[in-house]
Amino acid sequence: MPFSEVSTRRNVGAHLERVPKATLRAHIVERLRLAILAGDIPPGAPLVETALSERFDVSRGPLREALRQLIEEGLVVTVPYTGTRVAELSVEDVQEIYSLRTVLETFAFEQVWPRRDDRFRAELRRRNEALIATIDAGDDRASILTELEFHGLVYEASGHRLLQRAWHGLRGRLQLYWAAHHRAHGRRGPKRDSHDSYIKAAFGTDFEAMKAEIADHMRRGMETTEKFLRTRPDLSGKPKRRANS
Amino acid sequence: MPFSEVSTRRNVGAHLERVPKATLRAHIVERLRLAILAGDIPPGAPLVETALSERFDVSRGPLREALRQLIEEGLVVTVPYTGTRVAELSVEDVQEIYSLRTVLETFAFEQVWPRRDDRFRAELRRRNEALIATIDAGDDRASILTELEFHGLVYEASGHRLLQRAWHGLRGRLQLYWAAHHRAHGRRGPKRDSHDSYIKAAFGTDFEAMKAEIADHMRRGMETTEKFLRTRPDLSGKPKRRANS
DNA sequence: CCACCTGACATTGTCGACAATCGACGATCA
DNA sequence: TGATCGTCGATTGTCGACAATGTCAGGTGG
Repeated sequence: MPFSEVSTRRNVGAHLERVPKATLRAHIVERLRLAILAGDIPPGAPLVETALSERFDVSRGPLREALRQLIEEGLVVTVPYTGTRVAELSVEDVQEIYSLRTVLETFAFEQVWPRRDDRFRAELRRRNEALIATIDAGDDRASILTELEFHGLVYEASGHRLLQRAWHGLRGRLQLYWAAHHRAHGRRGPKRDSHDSYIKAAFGTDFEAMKAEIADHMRRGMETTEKFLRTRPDLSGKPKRRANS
Repeated sequence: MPFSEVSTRRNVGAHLERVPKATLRAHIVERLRLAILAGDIPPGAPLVETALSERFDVSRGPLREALRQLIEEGLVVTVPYTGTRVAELSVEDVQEIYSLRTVLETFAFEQVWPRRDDRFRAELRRRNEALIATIDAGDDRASILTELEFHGLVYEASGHRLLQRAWHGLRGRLQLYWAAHHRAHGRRGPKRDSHDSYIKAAFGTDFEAMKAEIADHMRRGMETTEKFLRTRPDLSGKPKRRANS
């Protein structure tokens, strides 16, 4: 049994950087996810396997597996024997994203807070400056990504892998939404000073103030979101069919 | 384009119950997940595609897609071109599960609490009685499932789909752990009175008390878990290779 | 004009075979 | 003896063809 229960082999090449050969599937997942999150393939658009397999120049096998993964990430929905589409977010979905995100981000801060981690704080400042630079450059799409990277730092610093995993799920859905927002409204990235009080609280000593700041930040995001989605009744309240097991 | 953007078709059979034909993939996912969660295939055991496809009498195509889904659920890990195994939980993993679960379950209660939902409370009592009945019957394996169903009620009642999704992810990993626990230690299901104070708090009016009760419940679970896992150093601290994208 | 039936077609689901890669064992040489 | 290299088998990755299913358009009868 070559794929033995416990490997006894000497790890001869361990000092070398392990560069596992990339699989087509992994490549497709990245490219397809990017295309969806960038808005190249908008929410609700059909994802026909044969068309995609031709577009990415692979057979349907790896492509289907890539789709499975994106389904699990919530970026794609499918109905057996019928079709696959880019997921659409309803108002309720976005409300859920922000409410859950409030809880998770508060928890993440709770993990980082007692450590008084200076490297974390420095990096937080650095990312905020990077965000401001991107906003000043006028690149809305990049601003959204930089904004999410800013918030992502807290989850990274928490060292909580399951929490990071949950954040990634939320982040993907948020990108999906912001991409649609951007396409519909044009320039509407985050504001230049939107994190000033957030940062201030993060450097303070009052954890309750930090909690309030997170909640407020989320509330603002949710309000913007709802205002946008209510102008598009086609995206709200639709009971989307989720058929994967 | 038959798979049109917006269907204009009259929904002729809408009054009939839609029973979409089950796919093999969905069937395999269920069976394989059950086999893993029940402990029939223990953590760390190799999942060879050809062997499984023969066992379940399907080709490797649907089987691989099923595996992808279980990978995304965190029940299975894989290394490209090398092999697939049932996931193993380290002490750190279990700590993360319980800490995150504390946060999520508190949040879930926060959603249900203001509603003073009598149906919810009645169902909570009912499930607790079901749990006690299962414990009295001496069926440890069923007790674990019933215990998880008891806690699952809060997530269901919250009406928060994203939260329920997160709970399912945690629940799967918990089942994975408890199955291993059961296999190693035998009879060790939940105690008969383990939810008495939990229920009491849920019927009270003091939300802080409820929060404390949840935290305490999780703390007890985590302690039991750690005690068990520390007797099995083979399961702890191992940096498991997670290779999916 | 509306409800229903029927057939064709688009799309996804499944299969079997072949290719690529990895890990283990044994041969070889210092 | 010990390390290095080549070879081989096991396993996963990929492909193309065929089958199953759902949807839509048109026709038919009331």
